[in-house]
Amino acid sequence: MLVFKQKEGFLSARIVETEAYLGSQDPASHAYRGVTPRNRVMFGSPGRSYVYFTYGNHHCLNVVTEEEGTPGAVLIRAVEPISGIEMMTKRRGQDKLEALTNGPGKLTQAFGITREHSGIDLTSGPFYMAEENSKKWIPIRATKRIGITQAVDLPFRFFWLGNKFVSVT
DNA sequence: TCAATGATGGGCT
DNA sequence: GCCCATCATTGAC
Repeated sequence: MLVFKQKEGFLSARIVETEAYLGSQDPASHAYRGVTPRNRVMFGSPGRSYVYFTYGNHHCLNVVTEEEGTPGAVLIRAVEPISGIEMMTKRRGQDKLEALTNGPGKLTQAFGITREHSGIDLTSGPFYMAEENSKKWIPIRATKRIGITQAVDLPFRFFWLGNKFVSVT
């Protein structure tokens, strides 16, 4: 679960689609060519957010995964809204539930996540991730990553097959 | 339903 | 100066 307690309201959502990015072995990764001011949190301690601005319009949220000194992150590609749907709808200018957070740029807009939220420890609040209290396990499928031009064949895109909105292709 | 396209601005070669 | 881990809109079918 992705959770963000804000003064405007309590937001939470189930993470249903992700993509993994490595470091020096992955040409599609921001960390491929070494440390820069933008990507430096990817080289830091795990469990922190890495948020970047792209295409002149959008922010994308990642979680740093590897131990300090080794770059690696997981891009959050889609979530299913649980709480704070009214706030998400307002921010997105979009009232179709399926279109609220079914893309990496959409979910950051719905949650109000920007570069200011990069480098934050996600293991404690108010901006954090938590395990869902669910009894039911539904499998995950891996496919090729999308929206990239390098290393296009690595099967690092992961879907939760119980999701309602994102089609597995 | 799907492919093509313009908007838009920061990051890096 | 070119690239880009995107989105909403447009127009063809």
